[in-house]
Amino acid sequence: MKWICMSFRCCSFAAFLKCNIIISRFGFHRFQSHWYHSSPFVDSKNKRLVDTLHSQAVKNGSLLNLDVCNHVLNLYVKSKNLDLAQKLFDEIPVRDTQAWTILISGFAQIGSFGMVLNLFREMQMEGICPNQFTLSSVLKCCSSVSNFQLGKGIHGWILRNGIYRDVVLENSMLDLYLKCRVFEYAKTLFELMEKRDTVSWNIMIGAYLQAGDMEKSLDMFRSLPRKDVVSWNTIIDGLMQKGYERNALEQLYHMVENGSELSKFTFSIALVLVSSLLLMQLGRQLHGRVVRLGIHNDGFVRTSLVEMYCKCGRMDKASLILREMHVDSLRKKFPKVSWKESMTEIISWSSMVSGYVWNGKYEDALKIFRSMVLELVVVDITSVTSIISACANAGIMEFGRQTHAYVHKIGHKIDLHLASSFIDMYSKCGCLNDAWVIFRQTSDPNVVLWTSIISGCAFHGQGKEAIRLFEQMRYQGIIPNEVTFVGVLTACSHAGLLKEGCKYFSMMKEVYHIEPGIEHYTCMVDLYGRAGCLNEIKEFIHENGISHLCVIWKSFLSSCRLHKNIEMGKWVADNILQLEPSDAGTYILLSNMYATNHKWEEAARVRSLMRKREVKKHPGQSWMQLKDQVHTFVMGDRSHPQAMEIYAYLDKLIGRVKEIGYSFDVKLVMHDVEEEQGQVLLCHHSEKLALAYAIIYTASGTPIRIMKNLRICTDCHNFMKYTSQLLEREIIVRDIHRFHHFKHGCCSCGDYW
DNA sequence: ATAGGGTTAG
Repeated sequence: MKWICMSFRCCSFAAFLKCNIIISRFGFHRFQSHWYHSSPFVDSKNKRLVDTLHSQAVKNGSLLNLDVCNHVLNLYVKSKNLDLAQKLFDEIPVRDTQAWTILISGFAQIGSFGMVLNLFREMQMEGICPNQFTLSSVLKCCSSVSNFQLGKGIHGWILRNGIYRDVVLENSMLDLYLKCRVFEYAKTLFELMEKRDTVSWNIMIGAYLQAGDMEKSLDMFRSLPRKDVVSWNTIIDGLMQKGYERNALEQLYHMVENGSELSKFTFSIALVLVSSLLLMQLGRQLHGRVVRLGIHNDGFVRTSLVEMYCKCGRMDKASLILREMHVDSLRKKFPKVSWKESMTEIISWSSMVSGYVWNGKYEDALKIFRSMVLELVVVDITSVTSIISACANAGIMEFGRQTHAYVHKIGHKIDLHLASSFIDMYSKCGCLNDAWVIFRQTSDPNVVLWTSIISGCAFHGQGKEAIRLFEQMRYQGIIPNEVTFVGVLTACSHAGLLKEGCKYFSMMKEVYHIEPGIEHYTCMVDLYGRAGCLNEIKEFIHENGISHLCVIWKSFLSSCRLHKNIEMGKWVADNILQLEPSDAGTYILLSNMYATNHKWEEAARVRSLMRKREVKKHPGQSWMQLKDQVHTFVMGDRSHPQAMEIYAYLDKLIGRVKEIGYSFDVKLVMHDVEEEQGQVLLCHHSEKLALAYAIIYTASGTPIRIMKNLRICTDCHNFMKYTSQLLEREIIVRDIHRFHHFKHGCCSCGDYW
């Protein structure tokens, strides 16, 4: 074999000196695989050899031969030496379609899309006619940069010339139109296509799902005579994305029954599905299959496995998988782990951090976070972004700040990516001011940067400011995306701006052609709910066909509670419990709603139903960071080393705030405890404990930041308001939905949350 | 085989 390779080298070398006749005579096909996999030219390390060939060719004048030129050009492109290719290309006296195409494809492959578009323009100006190879490279670029105009132009050109009607090219066009959000174009093209293959169908099935036309999409899917893995994956994932988790599961079972092949895509999708439905048994079966198929090394699959075990509360299993992964990448340390691998690893670490947070184990989250930073095989700047987002979600600002300092220390510029994640981190950790500093320091903001500051303002209840920013952004010609609209709508709902919210919701659909997703709908329901338009919510749910979404109903239910509409509340709760019979929050909300309105028997019935169905309550926890320690508090828990002190101080504090007008909101406690006991339960809510601890151990006058995994209760909210007034301290509480800034006895949420 | 290519995932 070695000999063959050697002789091949000589022959091809000769071939380039004496034009390319010898290659074809030598029986090129015999060495096909070598040509691609071990040919010295394809390997970029052999740049020198290619160079030699080039200079030899220049010396003996064979570069005058266009064929040889194209060959050498192709070698440069294959070995990714685009600068050399460009240089040679400029030297070629007469350039044909092939030469242009080779260069264009080279730039397309390394992702220099701007370059491709420029070359294509030049090519047209020189009057050179593109062929299907050229068009396909250019279309790929158009689709990556969403260049609708050019794509449409090419499409028209193809139709006029009518010669390149090839299914692959038309599929690219479909994709392009969908990426540019012109669904109608795609639909028309699909109908006009002479030949459609499975890929075409898959694209359209995915598109209909994304557009929210579930029926049409399912019809198309069912009518497909030959479904491949991608068809199944598309339908399962799409259903899941739109919140039809049960239907997605059903399709997954169909897929297995049909004996379809399962790919790594299937597993990573299926595992996400399993984690949201908390079906650990099925998850373990999938895990087994993954191992048997030997695809457990795939980054995506592993991350989904880690996440699945985290969500199901099996942190031990999750950490085991993470460990295995880490050993693997250490083994791969030489040669250096690739960027993609290191990203994959960090994403898994981050999901582990959020897994601990999700399970209320904040100390462990911090521990794993620390080892993540210490043990990371590769710390490149892109991985820092993931670390920051882990800080943001876990609400551990000190680490985020340290990471910020680290970036400064290594002298890296804060680019748009970093800036956006810092803004997100600071605002999610309760420091909107720091987020603003970063925003102001960043020049040339893009849509992501704008979105992060807009969402930051939204979380903190600064609705008007968020809207002002949004309009300013639009004024500067930046096109908002779906995430931006989530921010804007959240801002409207948290600030009670009903009219504005409706305006932006229709603007999103009509002006920017963005199909609303679950988050957008939830914001709208919140918005109506806050304004007390309960009947409008009913209509809204009906009009938009979103009655299968649990989150929507839950938001509806809290509005019913707030506006004390028990009738509607009961109806809504029934709807939720049909969808999710074991949702603890619903039972608690419903029973509290009865209790608030003195319907003790009804409340008791709900509680006992909850016990009968063995619904487990997610325990309320609060945490705060002091230096580099996270302190966690659970209601009534006395395991903290300073517990005695904390409880004693809390009792004293309660006495003092009572003097300035605070009183217990006993209505929210379970009715079956005596009033005195109820007071005891309330005053030991986790956020109160955290507050007491914070006051004892932090300097007076500094703001206090507390994180909570559930929604803050009315009584604690009240308590925080009075305490902020009494001690003249700013108290910032992040609950599951938003921030509450308590200052001088008021809260930024305006008592609606 | 001197030029290219489409759909699905965190």
